[in-house]
Amino acid sequence: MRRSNQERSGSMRLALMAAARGLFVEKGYADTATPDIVSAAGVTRGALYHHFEDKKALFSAIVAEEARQVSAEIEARSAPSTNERDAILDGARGYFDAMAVPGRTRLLLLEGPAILGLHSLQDIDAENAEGSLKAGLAVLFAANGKDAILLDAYAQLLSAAFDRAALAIEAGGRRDDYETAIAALIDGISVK
Amino acid sequence: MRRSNQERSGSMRLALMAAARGLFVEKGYADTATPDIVSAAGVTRGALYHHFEDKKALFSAIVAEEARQVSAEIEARSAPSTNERDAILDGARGYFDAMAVPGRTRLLLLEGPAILGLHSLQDIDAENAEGSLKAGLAVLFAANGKDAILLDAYAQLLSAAFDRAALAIEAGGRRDDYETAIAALIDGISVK
DNA sequence: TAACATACATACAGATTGTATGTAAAGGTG
DNA sequence: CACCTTTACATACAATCTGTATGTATGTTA
Repeated sequence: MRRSNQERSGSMRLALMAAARGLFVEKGYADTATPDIVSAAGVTRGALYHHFEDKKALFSAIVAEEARQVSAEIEARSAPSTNERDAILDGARGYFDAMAVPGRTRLLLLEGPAILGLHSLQDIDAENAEGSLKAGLAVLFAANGKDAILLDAYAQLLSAAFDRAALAIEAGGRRDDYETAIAALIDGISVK
Repeated sequence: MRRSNQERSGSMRLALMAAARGLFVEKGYADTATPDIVSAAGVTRGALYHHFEDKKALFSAIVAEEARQVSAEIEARSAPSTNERDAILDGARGYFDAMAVPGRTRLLLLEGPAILGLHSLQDIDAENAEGSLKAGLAVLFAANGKDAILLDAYAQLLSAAFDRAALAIEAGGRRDDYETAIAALIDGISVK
């Protein structure tokens, strides 16, 4: 069977990322050895180091892809809403759905920041959840006549609350409770 | 010079923890090798593995000590306040002061959760910042006639906001802005 | 002071990472 | 299509690093 290089590279990258993702999620980044990864993918370490600069670059690629999917989910959810408050809350629900995919909290909220650094992580994830939230808040504040001086701070703090909620939900917390609490936080700061 | 074993062990533990803390903060846990740690402390790896089960246990001890100091700072700050709202906000200021000690955000907010696990971290840090906050919120809610059904959720989400604020302040954000935003979040959910 | 325990140093085995080198397949050019 | 170059991988290697096993000196106890 004759396959183009582009085709080969593409599927190999995917295969390596899929195999690595499973192991990273199951055992963590540090406890996952590159021989295990390539073995799970049915290839050798040569393939890994041909397609990725090092183990960290492979991890980074996986995290970036997860972040992309989360961002897409939020965007899809918050777009069709009627008013801005519901748009934000729908986005939040989209975020919780997206973060419910097994392994995502570990990759995006625990190991990602520690291994790649908070700064790099935000760069990787250009159009991130916090960005969507900030945009939504801006409109909401404007509609309510609230000044936007602290907009950045609010977006960051609420984004952190979303993250913690996703973690808590995964740990067995009632999702409804966290959605309600998030809504209360947003409503509480929306007034002038 | 004749020193008791207790004395020797105590100072050796401290020396190892101090040396390791500096390197963990500077280069991160993964990029800090045990030979570097013991070299910085002027001893050999034998001492390290005599006093700590493994590298992770050393890290854990350091994180626990940092958490202890942060908790103490919060407690000292929030105690003498007159009303409960100010107690919480004073506690927040204490938290920010404590987290401004170089390396603390990295140890407690980035690498700690990733390396030790969120769960273990909370166990290590029995009387943690979130606990103080929850206690304060409980009194505040009671005073305002607000039901405490979502008390746990609020405490968790606000605690996450505190953490993110500490990170943002360290990254160069204006501390006043985050204190104001935090206060607004708390005031927003305090009403019935 | 004899016997034991503790505190540390040294030596070793296994595993892991990144690189260097080798080989086969794909892609371009006359 | 022959030839050469580049890309995609496999194999081999060197340098670390971790945890353990063992050895030795110092403190502790009877």
